Amino acid sequence: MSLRHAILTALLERPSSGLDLTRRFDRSIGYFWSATHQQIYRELAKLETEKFVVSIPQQPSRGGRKVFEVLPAGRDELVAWIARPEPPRPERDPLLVRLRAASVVGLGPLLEQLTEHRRLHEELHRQYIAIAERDFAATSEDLSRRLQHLILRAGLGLEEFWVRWLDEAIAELGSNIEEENPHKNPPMEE
Amino acid sequence: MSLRHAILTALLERPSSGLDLTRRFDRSIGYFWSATHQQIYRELAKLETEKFVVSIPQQPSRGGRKVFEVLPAGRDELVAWIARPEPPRPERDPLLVRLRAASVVGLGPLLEQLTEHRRLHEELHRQYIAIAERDFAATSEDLSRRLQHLILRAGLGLEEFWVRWLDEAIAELGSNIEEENPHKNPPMEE
DNA sequence: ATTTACATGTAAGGGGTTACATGATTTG
DNA sequence: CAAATCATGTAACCCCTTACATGTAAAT
Repeated sequence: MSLRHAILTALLERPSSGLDLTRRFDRSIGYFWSATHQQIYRELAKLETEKFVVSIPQQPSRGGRKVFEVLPAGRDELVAWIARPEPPRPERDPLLVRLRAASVVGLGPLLEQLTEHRRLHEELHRQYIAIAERDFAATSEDLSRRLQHLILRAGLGLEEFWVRWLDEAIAELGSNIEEENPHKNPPMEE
Repeated sequence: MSLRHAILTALLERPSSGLDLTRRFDRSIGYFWSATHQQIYRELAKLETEKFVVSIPQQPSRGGRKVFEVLPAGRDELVAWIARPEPPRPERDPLLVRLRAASVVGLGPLLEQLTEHRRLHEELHRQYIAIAERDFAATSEDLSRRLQHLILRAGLGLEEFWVRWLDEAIAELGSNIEEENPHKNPPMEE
């Protein structure tokens, strides 16, 4: 149930239309909770019927735009959700599944995929660095800004980790592309 | 579609019943692709109708056990899937959503949750270290074992990252528990 | 014989993904 | 007015989660 709370958070900061939210998710909240426009429209409709948000009337004939704002009940819901503990999500990484499968049936063309992933993670890393330098160069007393900086550092650190780990993986596997020889020894697992 | 391929991988290593797989997922593959027994039974049934696996007959009256093994078509499917590139999954972390929401409506009791997450991540980290020391103490020439070691190091590094980041977060937020004062300055986002 | 553990399964609901549909505004 | 873009929405499908149901084997 995180999507609705991400939406409520975004709407509290600034009343927005569905497409506004989609764009804001693409660059900000989406860095740790992505969503497509279909998800957002569906959730907005639900939030409206549940009286957590309302669409506020627009100047006539401004496209089909529907701008939503959060009602007090929506804010209460968000506060209550924050307080509700939730254990960390277990990892779910298809690339690691592929590597695990490769340990049984051989690497195949996996090395190229590792290189591509490295490239993408490095790109994200660069973006985060740019945001950090532009928006968080100075330390702040403001709790809100410090929280946002902390979140950015989480994303930054994660991307940094993946780049380093992928470098390690590529270095280790690059040497024996040719010795495609799965199942010489049965893998162990416990 | 990673679950079925994780299952095919596990079954290639050792033919298993649904419950066997559930247990193996709990401690091995589940570290990077978790699954409940219901998911596994459902996917096994599908894999069977699609002729990727078969249940092999058991000695009579050994419980309701149905042991599956992978057919050649199943192995082919796995090899083909490995070769299919897939971009990294975007992050999706409810804890970061909570922190982002906290930057708008205040921290609430979030600090305790950070502490609890830190504890859980540290516990996982310890488990991974133990596995590394027991199963991967010596370096190996075997590609299969090196891949599995690499995967373990990914999990280990991730948990280490989270512990460190949570320490940072707790240190930074621990000081101003009392100054619950959201919205002094409106947060910025672009 | 009853309880406990093992083993497989059904049902309902939530959420995410992809493809497609529809109408309004702006631009050439 | 035609095309491109903006903006909202529908539909279908798949996967995951949770709770519950059913039957068998082993233990006391």
